[in-house]
Amino acid sequence: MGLRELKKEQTREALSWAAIRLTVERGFDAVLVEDIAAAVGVSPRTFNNYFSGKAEAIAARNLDRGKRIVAALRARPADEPLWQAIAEAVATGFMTMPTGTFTESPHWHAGVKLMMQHPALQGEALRANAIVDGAMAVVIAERTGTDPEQMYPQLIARTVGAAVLVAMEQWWRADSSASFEPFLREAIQQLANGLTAP
Amino acid sequence: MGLRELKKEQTREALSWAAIRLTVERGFDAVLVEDIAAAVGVSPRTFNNYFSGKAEAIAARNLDRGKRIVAALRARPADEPLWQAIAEAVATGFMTMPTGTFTESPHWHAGVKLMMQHPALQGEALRANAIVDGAMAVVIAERTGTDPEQMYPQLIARTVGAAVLVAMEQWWRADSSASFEPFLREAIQQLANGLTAP
DNA sequence: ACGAAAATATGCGCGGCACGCAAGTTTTAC
DNA sequence: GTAAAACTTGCGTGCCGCGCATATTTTCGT
Repeated sequence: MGLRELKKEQTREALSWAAIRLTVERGFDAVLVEDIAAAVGVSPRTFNNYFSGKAEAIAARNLDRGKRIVAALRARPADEPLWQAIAEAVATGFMTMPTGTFTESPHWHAGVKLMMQHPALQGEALRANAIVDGAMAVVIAERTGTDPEQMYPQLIARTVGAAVLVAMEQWWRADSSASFEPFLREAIQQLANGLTAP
Repeated sequence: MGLRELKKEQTREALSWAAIRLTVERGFDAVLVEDIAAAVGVSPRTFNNYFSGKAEAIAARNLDRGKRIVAALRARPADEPLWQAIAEAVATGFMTMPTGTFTESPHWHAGVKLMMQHPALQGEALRANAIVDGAMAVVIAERTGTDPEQMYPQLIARTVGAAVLVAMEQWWRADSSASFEPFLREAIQQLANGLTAP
């Protein structure tokens, strides 16, 4: 990656994190694009060169996490069982989430959860997930030797996306000090088991 | 339902349909809130009393369809196997979709598909689906005698939502003259079969 | 290492949007 | 029949997203 693209990626990430931090602190509607741009030392117009709006900037973390998951899935050994590979890849994608000093705050989790109540953010986050699912379907198709245009790989990808979502909701509902991974593993395990009644 | 709520529901639906029709005709960005309001004979301010924006108005059809599905699932006999009940309910919800004269146009399907490419609409539609999934989880919990807060009913609901989405995508990809139901049945069947490799 | 070309950052302006608020109008309910 | 509740409307406001033109920075061939 050239120096140029590197800097671009840094700016993008900085803008995204600034948007999240400020939104958690003050609430979505109390954060202006101007504020985010200022926090990164960039003009408001430049913010809009990177993102079409506040919501997209925030959901960019979602997108990046998904890309890490897809990359991790690609990196799993080809002879590993599909569901296991998926579980490991998703876990890896979540665990390699970058952290800042503010993510250590005791109110961080609650703040993020609250932030995500905002309709605009829910839609944007779901859209990011959907984009990731599309990429994941391609990788799964490669892995299983199926046609990426057919139903099977897309069903797997999308149901995995759904399972991750359910796991996150359960995690949020539970004690905030709990670790996420068990929820994730259980959700994917249930998929692997064919969604049989408990 | 009182006369008041009835009229309200009519206005809501009229606004939603007008938004869709105009957007299919001209494209999302070329339709003003003012246009939609005028098409229904209502002030622009009133439009915003019903919907927070154009995207939400359009996605309202999504939401209503979902509500029909949930209601249909509630109406299925309690001793029917779960997956069958779900398949029938979803099929019912789709088949009972109201139609207007403009939905008969030969370009309607292509137009709707094109419309849905717009990022704002994708997010809003996905959000509507997510809301429906939440309601569906409750019904599934009742049906299966499980706790609606637990993972199982939510996983079922969300994976069904995902399957419906995949079915629609496949349908769109295929010949526009094909009927939707077979795609839907196959997607849900694959879920019922436990997502086993083909 | 230098200069042309490509990519990016910024300022400006504009049309539109979402919404709070306060008045006017219609429906409900007793 | 009348008072309250719900809905509609107009107005004002701050913000947004983006097209466009310009300035600045980076890249790349020679």
